[in-house]
Amino acid sequence: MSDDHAIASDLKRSDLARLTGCNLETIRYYESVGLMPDPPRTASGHRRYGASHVERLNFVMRARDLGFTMEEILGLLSLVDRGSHTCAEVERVGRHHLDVVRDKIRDLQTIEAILSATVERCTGSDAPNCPLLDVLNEGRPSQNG
Amino acid sequence: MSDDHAIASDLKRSDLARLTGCNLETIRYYESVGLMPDPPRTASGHRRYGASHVERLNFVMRARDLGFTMEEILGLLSLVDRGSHTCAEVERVGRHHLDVVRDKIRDLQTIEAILSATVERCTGSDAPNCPLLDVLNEGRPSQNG
DNA sequence: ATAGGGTCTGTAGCAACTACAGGATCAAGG
DNA sequence: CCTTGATCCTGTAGTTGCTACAGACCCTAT
Repeated sequence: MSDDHAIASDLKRSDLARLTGCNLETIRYYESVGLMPDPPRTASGHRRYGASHVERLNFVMRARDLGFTMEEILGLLSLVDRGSHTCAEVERVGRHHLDVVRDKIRDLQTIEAILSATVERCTGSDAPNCPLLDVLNEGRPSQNG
Repeated sequence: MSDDHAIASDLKRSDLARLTGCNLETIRYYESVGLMPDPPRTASGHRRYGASHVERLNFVMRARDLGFTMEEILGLLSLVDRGSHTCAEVERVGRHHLDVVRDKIRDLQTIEAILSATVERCTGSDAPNCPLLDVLNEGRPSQNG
């Protein structure tokens, strides 16, 4: 890889951003909420990062990609940081998140079904009559059904 | 229906909330962003709603249930309010939202696949070894794959 | 020395609400 | 008529997960 010479130490914030693909400002945000540790500073206060920061940020971003909330990521990290975590503990967090993801999928599939069935009945004409408006006007099922 | 006697006029904000199932504060919020019109007031400044507000709020909530953004709902309402909307215009909004919903489903299904495959390999034991941690540590595919 | 970049901080903005504080008003009972 | 408690009013802050900006500082190269 072309970045092999750029040893992951003594990195500026922009370097960390570039190496991980994370937004520059987001790094500072993650530090402010404890997802990333406060890095050492130069005499003038500039942040300096090392390989451990790259790894940690990659962990955070991968978890974020999988939809984990920051609270869950904090939980995972504190398990790992504790040094005595077990697979069972981590699995519990993962399974809970999986439940949340599946719930969201179900909700969206319900919406998708209603919406696709509705727009399929749309004529696409210049008439004001519209099945989608009918659905939106007909009142909510949970309310006055 | 048991609420037939409660004719939908001269309603207080709490009445509108109760009739629609909408949160009390959310009504005020919808007024502030233009999803709901500013209602008439009593001499002392208390809001008074009528049947048209009930209908409008039901429309908004049904659209919200279907995941439309406020901007999209504003768009739909302004089409309808204009009085000269066409099915084609409404359908366009609906189909665009349908695309968004389907994208979200796909994203979540990708997450679900990775996550379920991973936690299935979890042993649930007291060992620190964990497939989920491995996945989170292995770096992001889009980054250094 | 100076010009230009990069970095620092704090803060505001996004969606889409929700909740609370502190005051005004209303409706009912005595 | 007066009080009491519920409801209503307003403005504002909090939520999640960032992103962006302003204004000051610093660093590097020439």
